[in-house]
Amino acid sequence: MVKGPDMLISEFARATDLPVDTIRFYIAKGLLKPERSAKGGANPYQMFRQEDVTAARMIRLQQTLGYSLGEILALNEEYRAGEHSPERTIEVLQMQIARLEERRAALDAALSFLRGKVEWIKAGKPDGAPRLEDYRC
Amino acid sequence: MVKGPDMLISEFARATDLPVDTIRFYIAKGLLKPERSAKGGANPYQMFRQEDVTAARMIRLQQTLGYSLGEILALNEEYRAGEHSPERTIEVLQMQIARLEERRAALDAALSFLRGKVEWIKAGKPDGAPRLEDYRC
DNA sequence: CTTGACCATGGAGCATAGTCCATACTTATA
DNA sequence: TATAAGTATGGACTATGCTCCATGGTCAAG
Repeated sequence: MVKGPDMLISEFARATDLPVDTIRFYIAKGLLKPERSAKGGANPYQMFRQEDVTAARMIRLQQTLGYSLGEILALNEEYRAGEHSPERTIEVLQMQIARLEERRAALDAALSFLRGKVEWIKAGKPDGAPRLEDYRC
Repeated sequence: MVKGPDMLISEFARATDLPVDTIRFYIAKGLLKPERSAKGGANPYQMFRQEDVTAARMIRLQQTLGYSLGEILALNEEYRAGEHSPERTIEVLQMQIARLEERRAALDAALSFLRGKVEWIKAGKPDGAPRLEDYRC
């Protein structure tokens, strides 16, 4: 494990393209756990590593996929809990994969519906418009 | 256009599997525009048609795909505005399709990443763990 | 004509996900 | 050593998307 140079919160904000306030919000929620630097006196500065950047990217990704921060936190903690058991890790990953596949199926259905509608209009709106009910999503 | 029998809000709630309060909230937002029945006196009852059921399903679908109610409203109004211009209608549909395809690409990237990680673990975690940064999402 | 189920309206309250201060301390630079 | 820039903390505030409730009117059955 190569340790990249730690960074302060403003640099981390640039690295992740997230507002500082949002980062602090995620820390308060337990989604990010930066180390504390020796600097900063009574309120030590938080130091972020490269893996925190990855974690932040993962959070944003999971968010776009419809997970709430609470769910993301739960998933991440479950992941950490079984970090030293490959079987458990794979199990958690498989669950996430299954959920994403469901979402993908719904998305595909929606795309089929919209494409069907475009075709139907291009065909001059013949009888039998594509019906959303016919697409499993 | 076959007109199905209209229904009152509680029946509409059953048909869409949405709480009555949520339906009223959507109406207040302008996402649903039921007709008014002759019944109800000073506060006439709202009558829902089959197309409202479809609209409600569409709203929920768009929501799972990451649209806010405001965006959904804008899209729907744009759609209605160009309802009598097939070209405009197709344009709006293509925009929605493009956006969904982007989302699909991100989802696929995430799936690849997770699958790659499972494989990597099954292979006994050799050097070079899959890195999220390598997946464009 | 009463009673229970249903409807409308308006407003309060809540969870999520931030966003924005005010205050105060620390550090680097001049 | 003054000063600007960066940091921490706590709390207020906002937007979105509901959810709940009080009040009061309406309707259909008995």
